Amino acid sequence: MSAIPVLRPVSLDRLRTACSNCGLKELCLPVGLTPDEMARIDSLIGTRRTLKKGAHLYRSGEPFEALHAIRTGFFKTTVLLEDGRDQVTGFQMSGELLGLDGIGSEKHTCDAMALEDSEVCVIPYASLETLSREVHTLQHHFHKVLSREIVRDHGVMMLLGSMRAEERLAAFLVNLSQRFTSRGYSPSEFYLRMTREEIGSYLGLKLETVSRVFSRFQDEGTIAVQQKHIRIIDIPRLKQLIGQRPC
Amino acid sequence: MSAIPVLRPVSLDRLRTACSNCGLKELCLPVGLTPDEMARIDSLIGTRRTLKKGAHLYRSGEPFEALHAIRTGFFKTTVLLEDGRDQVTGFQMSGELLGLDGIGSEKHTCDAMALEDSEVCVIPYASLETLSREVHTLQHHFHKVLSREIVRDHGVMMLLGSMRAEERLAAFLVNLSQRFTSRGYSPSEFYLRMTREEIGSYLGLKLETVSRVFSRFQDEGTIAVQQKHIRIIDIPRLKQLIGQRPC
DNA sequence: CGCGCTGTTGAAACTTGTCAAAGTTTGTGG
DNA sequence: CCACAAACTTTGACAAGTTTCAACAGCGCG
Repeated sequence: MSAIPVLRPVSLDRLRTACSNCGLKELCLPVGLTPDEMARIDSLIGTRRTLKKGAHLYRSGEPFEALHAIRTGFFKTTVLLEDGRDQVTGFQMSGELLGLDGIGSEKHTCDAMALEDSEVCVIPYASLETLSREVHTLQHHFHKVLSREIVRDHGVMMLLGSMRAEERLAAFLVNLSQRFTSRGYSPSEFYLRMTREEIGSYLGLKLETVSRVFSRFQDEGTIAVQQKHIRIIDIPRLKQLIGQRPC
Repeated sequence: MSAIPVLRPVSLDRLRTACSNCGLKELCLPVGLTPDEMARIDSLIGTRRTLKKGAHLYRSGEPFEALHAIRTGFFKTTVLLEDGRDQVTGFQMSGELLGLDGIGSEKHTCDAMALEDSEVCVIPYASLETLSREVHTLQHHFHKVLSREIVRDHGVMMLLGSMRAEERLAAFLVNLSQRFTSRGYSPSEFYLRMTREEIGSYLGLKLETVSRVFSRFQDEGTIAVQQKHIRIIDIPRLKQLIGQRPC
């Protein structure tokens, strides 16, 4: 027997991958798991995948086999209409789950593209169903994630259906701010990973309109924009614009 | 012992309620269940509830305890913004499930109102989670229902974000037509249960615009409208408008 | 049987889109 | 490391689509 401990690549990889070690687990998993349950969830993660900026995680029509939890990076999802028009349906960041739309038809129904170099955990869907029959809190949590995605989409429908351009942009910025905040970043200063065109596509606006509204916000002193760098100067003002109490 | 069989109201009720007897089971439940599984699913349905036209099934903010499967009737769901604006997020008909949005927060996040006299099956959510751990096909089916709701919402986002008024109305009519068809009704002739204002709210348009587009479709000979009675004369034309092959 | 809700239609106003041009940043290959 | 091309952004002028406001018609419920 060798006296030198052998660090096998596999176990090292396993260690780094483990959910139990992951800084995102509060975002991604149910809280209050027993160590045993945690260990079983660790075993869920098949592999990790890294993607370069601009690479597709999956494309519409591909067979759906796994969900993807974002470890680091930033994604957009887009749906494509038959006539060539497409639309961004969401921007996803660390701790969020990609691919929920594929469960229903067992095919992906949208494209997911990395907007910066990213890393995801691959969660084989069959394993998730099996394990969630055994770990009740996982089952419950998974249902909540699905349900919240529906609620999120209703929010976007509200935005697209009844808000004007300024309100849409305000809602967009407030939403980003809150999501960065809950990840420990500044609520008021961040880089947009997406282009004006992608923002517009998500918000049902043309890129020129997005640009103009940003400029108007800047003229009013609500935000400071410099290309993709955004500093929100007056968050209460943005919240007021979308009909929220400005607290 | 009496020689006259006693028909107890409860068992009669049970019989009529049973999923195994329900004409909608192909819409509502997974196919290929064993008789035993079917019996267990029958036991899921707590009660039925009847609602008069205009009555609320639930309202935003109420605690979420059960899903509701529509047996007969027609519903709308609406979300309310803080500033008083509201928007219709969907119209639901027989065989469809109401309340999925409440799972995430354990509160309802929208209002559900009957647009005609209706009847729903109450599915206590806790029981559904329990049973779906045991009946795999139920679990799988439930996940698919959730996922399809997400996909449906993406379709609406697409519609709201990138279609013009005519296209939205065309998509709306084609969608209704398809759903009536799959329930055995005419693909080309039906009564709208909702007002122009509710259609507009759903499609992100004002009621006047809805009315005008209907009139234009009528002038072109694409449909015949008389108040809430719609007859689609040229379905291919509607499909063509929304960029689908007109087959 | 009439009042109110719903639907239709017109004209004007407004918001957003379209087209165009120029400025800026980013990325790549020499 | 620089230069150049490609991609992205900004801004203006004008056009188009939708909303707003208003008036009126029709249907249906009480």
